[in-house]
Amino acid sequence: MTIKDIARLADVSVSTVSRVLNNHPDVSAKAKERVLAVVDKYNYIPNTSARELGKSTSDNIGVVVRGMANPFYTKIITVMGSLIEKAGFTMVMQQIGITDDEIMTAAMMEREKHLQGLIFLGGKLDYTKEKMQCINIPYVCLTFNNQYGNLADSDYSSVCIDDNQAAYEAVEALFNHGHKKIAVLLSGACDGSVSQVRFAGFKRALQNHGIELDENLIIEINSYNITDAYEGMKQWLKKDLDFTALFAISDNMAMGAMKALREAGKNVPEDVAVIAIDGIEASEYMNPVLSTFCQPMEEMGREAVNLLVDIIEEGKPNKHITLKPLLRAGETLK
Amino acid sequence: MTIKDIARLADVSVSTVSRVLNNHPDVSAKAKERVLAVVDKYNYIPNTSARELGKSTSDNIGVVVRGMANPFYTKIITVMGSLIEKAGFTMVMQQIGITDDEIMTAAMMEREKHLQGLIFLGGKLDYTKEKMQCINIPYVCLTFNNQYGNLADSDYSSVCIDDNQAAYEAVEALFNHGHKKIAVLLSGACDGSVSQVRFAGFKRALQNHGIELDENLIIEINSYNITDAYEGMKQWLKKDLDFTALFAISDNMAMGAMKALREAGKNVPEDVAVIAIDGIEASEYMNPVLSTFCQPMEEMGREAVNLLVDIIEEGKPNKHITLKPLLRAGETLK
DNA sequence: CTGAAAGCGCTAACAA
DNA sequence: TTGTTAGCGCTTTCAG
Repeated sequence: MTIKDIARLADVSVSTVSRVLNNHPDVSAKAKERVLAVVDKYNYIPNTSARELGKSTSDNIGVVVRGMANPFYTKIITVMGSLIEKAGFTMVMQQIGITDDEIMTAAMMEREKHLQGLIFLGGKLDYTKEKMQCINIPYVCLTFNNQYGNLADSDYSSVCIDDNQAAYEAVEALFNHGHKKIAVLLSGACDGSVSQVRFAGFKRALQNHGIELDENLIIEINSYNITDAYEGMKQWLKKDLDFTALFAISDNMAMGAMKALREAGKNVPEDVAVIAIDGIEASEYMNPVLSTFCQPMEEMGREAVNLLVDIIEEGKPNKHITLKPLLRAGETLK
Repeated sequence: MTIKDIARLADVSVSTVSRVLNNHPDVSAKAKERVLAVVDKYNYIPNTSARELGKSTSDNIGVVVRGMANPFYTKIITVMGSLIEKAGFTMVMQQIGITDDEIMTAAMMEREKHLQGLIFLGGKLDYTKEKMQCINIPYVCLTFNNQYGNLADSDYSSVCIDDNQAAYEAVEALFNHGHKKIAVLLSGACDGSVSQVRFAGFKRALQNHGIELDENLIIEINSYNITDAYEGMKQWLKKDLDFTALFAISDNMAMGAMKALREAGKNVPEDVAVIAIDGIEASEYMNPVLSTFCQPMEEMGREAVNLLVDIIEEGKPNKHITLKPLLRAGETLK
């Protein structure tokens, strides 16, 4: 079943079929009706590849989501979807695995879908001018920025929280509760990811209080996985070091750690206070409820779309928006 | 940048470029090198749409995942990905939202990607012969079957647990611990989804013990969302009815419910025992750890791929595999 | 309002 | 080992 078959069956030309399928105005009611009848009867589904190929332009905005099954992104995507529609564009989303290359994916989408703009949801912090050469449309980095790359501010847009500052404030909160021996649970201390940035904020807070960084209190797991966090924490607890608080760089990791603490007979927050960053839904259902700095998801999605649409439609310059995370009191901070 | 440009720049024909790009053997080393150099230099990325269009066949197996951000699926997908590769096929995955139509998506993929077979991961239980007319390749329903539809067993394959039986056994487990007043937390009692099936298993267990169904102990929330479960449970608890155990049709919902119970001052499992079905990672990090019947994810992914490959390569008939869920003892059953 | 025909970028015979 | 060329299924001028 191709457009030709439909045309033959409906006794019209392929262009008429195409017009009907694309809701073009200049088609007689009769022709439209006949085409639709045939389309319906034969369950005809146009071939998107051919469609995209034939088309020269579109109102598509691409969204590349890195790390599938990240519950954190669900809300952002929903918000963006409706805002993109409202702005008269169509959202084309592609989810990729944590090991995939988002830039390559984006480059392919740009060409195939004739994108007008791109939103990277989650991504690496080290984009380079050279690598981004294959992207020729405006794009905004959402939830991250180019901290470790070499892009000029005018090359791209971004919407994210200040991860360094968020970590700083999280640790400050611990200090405010009298904690001095603070362990940190992170993915990598210098892996070029957000883990490194938040770790930097952690160190800054220590310095601010004149406390020296204790290597023994750094728990590095090389992963963002909850089970890896649990296992890593479990191993580390065997060392039986002295500490009264834990700063986990993500909610997910904090959740894994809390189970390890519980199993080690340490009560949270009486024996060990815990604080993290992210504010995912699941951590609100922990017992005790995790105290954490929440990323303002809806707001982030909204800002990203507005920014991109302004750039596409009004040629506005690139911009960088930093949003404030919100502390969820929770029950693990004491 | 099109294949033509590359051909011109490398001083070869487009077919030579195509051959190089597709790793065809009959290309001289020289030509290959020259083409690759140009491709590299100009950062050329072939247009997938055009590629698919030109191609007449492929070794693609499509995977349509329904309900994004379902942590439950991550493991299954990973397993399937590597098995599909190992079998000499390529996995083409498409994630769609909970409101999208997986059959339409599949139909489009079948045509565009020249799929050899399909795996529906998550989906509705009510496919009809009429709706499935647009699918002309073998497909397997993974984690669900056609309980409420009208497909013949020979029309499709499936791999799933016996949801009715799983629910039955979960409730039996509660009975074995002496519980008689059992509340049930479900999405819909007759929504044609897995919720209905598991509810049926629940009722069967009651009957088996000669206990009449108490409408007051049915908590229906019309959603699978954790927060909705929490809110629903919270409201229901205000009625202050007498019950000693809760059967939640999904881990996620059980997690929401546990928070409501905790806030209502009910201890789990001392005051209220809780059991569920699914076995997602997060529920293992609850406090107390959720007791639940785990779906054997890896095994399910493996069986689905094996089934499909056998059908595609050896023309074997469709088959229906029912796997046994495994009880995770946890700490909420007492 | 409708149709004919020229592509879109690529693959795959077929010839050479 | 290479190049030529005819599509793949659709969109989109351009005439009529």
